[in-house]
Amino acid sequence: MATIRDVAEKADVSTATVSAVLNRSSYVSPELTTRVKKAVAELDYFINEVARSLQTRKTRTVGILTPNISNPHIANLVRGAEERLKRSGYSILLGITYDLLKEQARILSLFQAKLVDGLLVCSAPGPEDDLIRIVESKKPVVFLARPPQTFEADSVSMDHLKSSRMVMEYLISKGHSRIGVITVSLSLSVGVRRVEGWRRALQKAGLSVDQRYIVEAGASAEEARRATLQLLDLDPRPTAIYIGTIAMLPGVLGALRERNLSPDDVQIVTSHDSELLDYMSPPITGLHHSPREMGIAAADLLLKRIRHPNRPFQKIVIRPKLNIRV
Amino acid sequence: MATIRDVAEKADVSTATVSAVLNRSSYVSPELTTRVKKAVAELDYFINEVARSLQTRKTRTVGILTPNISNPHIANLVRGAEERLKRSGYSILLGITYDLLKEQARILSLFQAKLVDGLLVCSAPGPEDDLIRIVESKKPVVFLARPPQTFEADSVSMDHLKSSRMVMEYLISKGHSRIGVITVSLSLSVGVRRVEGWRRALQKAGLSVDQRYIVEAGASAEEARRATLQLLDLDPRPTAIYIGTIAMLPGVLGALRERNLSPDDVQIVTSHDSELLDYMSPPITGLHHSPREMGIAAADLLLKRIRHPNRPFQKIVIRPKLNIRV
DNA sequence: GGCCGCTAGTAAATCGTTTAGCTAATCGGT
DNA sequence: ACCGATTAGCTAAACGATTTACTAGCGGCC
Repeated sequence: MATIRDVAEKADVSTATVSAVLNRSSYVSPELTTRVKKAVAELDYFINEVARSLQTRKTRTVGILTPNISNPHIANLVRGAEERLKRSGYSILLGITYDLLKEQARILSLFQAKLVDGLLVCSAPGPEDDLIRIVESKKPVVFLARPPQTFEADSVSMDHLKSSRMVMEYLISKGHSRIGVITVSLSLSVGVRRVEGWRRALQKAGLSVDQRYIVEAGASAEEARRATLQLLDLDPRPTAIYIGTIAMLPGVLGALRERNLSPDDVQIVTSHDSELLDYMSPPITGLHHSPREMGIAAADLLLKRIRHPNRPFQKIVIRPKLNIRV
Repeated sequence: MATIRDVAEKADVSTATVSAVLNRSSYVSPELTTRVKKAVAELDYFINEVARSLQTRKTRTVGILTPNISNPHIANLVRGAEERLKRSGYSILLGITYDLLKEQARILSLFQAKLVDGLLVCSAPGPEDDLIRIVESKKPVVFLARPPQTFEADSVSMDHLKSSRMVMEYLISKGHSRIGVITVSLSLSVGVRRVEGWRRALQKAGLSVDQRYIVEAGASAEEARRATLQLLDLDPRPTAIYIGTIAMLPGVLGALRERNLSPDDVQIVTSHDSELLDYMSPPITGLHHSPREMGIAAADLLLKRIRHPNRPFQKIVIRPKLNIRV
């Protein structure tokens, strides 16, 4: 593998000159420039970014930490972020936590050791100590989808209180009075807000608030199935269930089927939208809030933070709209 | 940020000793070991992987190149690969091509410059020159889902010929004689095989082979919609359509709806499976072949290649099964 | 003609690790 | 008591870039 020294030797210039040509960082005469370029071509030289990063202390890499890429909602967050970051020349180091705190800690240390220029974090439920430490270390970081509860930081997230209220008001307007909610861990602000919206909407409508109608579940079909069964087996059973991400839907529908029910009997509303919901029967109502655009916004914010380390924190809150399909 | 030298100084040993303690690479007396560990803790020292990589010429990083992470099938390939790679201590650099050759070229150069230890490649349609070059450069690489056509290499992919035949035989057994096929670019072996299976099955059944029933389309809902409309507007119209990835399904169903048709009128079979297909009405039949496990297998193969650069190429072919849902 | 300022290019230090090669100490065997 | 083998730990040289500080050469100005 050719190094910059080989190129310099072949072009009969110094490595500084080669570097200048490669980075257009200072004027080099046309004569030497062509000699350098010729040598580069002949040697099939390509820069060693690792060496470059060691010297410049910049890796042009951003770490993205997410719970689970196979959740389409998360995948689209990543996609949006990638689109924006690539435009500014950043690559992506991907870390998947599966919502495990230990994994999260490992990945955060790894990102730090690999000198990422910034982080996009969709954190795991649990204590936020590891997260606080990143912010304190002044490493640029933007929290995505799951903003921290216990400290200030840049973040892009949905207005979960409002979302929850929209969903509930819609369901209540359709005559439902016993509404179950399946939520992510209540150790995430997302969960707390969702349940808070649920509670307030019920109270405002003068309906009874039954704690048994709140069930926590992770974003998998299997966990969703168990949570749904738990709700369906209550007496009286809820007539509508407000669930989390689309990835849970097969589990929810499976549970209904197991109890010989359908979404016609127990109305389902999801927190994430999908075109496919249009083609279910009955179609299923969902909250629409483009995860791709959230990813873009988060990446944007991160780039700003990287360029201006001392700007005040900014929290971007996305207003979802309810995609009513019934 | 503390360096190994700071640690050495604080523990009053040489950097070589610190390195030995950190990497357990040679015996260090308990006395010095504890002194080093204490210094590490006090200084909040963490290793600089960039410097380490420069020296060792290993980055413990694998580049994954994929067309589009928001396609659940691809996302699960990545997920499987990630699970396996992390177990062996590798991180993931993610590059998304959106099936653009130019992007693919850019990302491959980037991966090379960043000294990834290996690559997992799900290539874009088009000439394979850039791909050949990687293999020739002896950089460990495994092709995933889309094996190369014009040269030998490690790969993990589905048996598309067989898959196609299974789908077709099923549809023919259900009485269909005019079967449309929406395929990925025919510049990918995947596409060629799929159409070949389609053709052979028709011929074997003594049915007519109408080229107009073949339409190429990318893996997006919108492209799928156009392709489906094109098929539906043929005279006579096909009574069944064999489509690609799940991501296309909303487009396909949308097109049917636009023509006042439903999957009851024109049967749809997808090349990828999803639990959600169980809950469509009618349920939609799909080919099941766990992308997650394909990802794991590919990562496995890559790790073998990294460890044994000269082993013979291995092509793993996955037999799918048809998840009949009607 | 002497001085100053500017420019193109170079030499060498540096980033933070690993590791080859060395030194000095210890130990066992005869 | 001496020799050779073994070994804990150190010194210093890489790895491959960037960048600072410097030099030589040149032109313009008085």
